[in-house]
Amino acid sequence: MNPLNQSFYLRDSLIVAKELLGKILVRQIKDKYYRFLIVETEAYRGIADKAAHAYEGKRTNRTLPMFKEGGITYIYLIYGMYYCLNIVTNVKDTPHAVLIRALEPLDDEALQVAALNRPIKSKKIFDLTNGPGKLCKALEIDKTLNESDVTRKGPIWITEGSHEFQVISDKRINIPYAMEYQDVEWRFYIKDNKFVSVLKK
DNA sequence: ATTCGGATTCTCT
DNA sequence: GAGAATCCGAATA
Repeated sequence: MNPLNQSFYLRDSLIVAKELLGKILVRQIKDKYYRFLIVETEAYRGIADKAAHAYEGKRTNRTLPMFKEGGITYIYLIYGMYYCLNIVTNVKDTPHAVLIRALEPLDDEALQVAALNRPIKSKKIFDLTNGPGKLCKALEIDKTLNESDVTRKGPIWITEGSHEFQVISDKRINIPYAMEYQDVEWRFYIKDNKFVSVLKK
């Protein structure tokens, strides 16, 4: 399967966040490919979005990738312990990004790496990748993969997937400081999917 | 089922 | 020096 091309990413993160659901994220580790379904995303919309790192156009070493053209990764460390994977969208100097919040392993191989990288007690396999910090651990994603091109075959890329599902919109998670942006429904997930991190109340 | 605190270090002021 | 787009285990109920 070929990567989605860059035009897919050169749009508002709200659109891309919705359309990334059901797409397949491919992670290459040492000549092996692991496939995961994207089941939960959040849109962060740059300048106007108080929850976004790039709010008011804040340009620092950390946020720099978001100011580039869509189609690359933006990876940051949170709470000193966990990485979060984002896909940069929209055109240059419009710092939009989509946070990948949950993935579903699509085959046994994918399940095996996830379990290996993230040993857990419970037998519930959805605990492996049902959260942004968890999935980075499970897929060996850290800052060395920051600014990876997802429109070409490399460590991470994204291909076409399924369209057989319903989309649920909900509030984004854990952004208490975002004021009036706290309650906008810019989180999207696949209805009835076991790997979604937080369900709508 | 739900709440709580601790972990741990990068990033920016 | 404060605070962070989180996770886990323990405790309560």
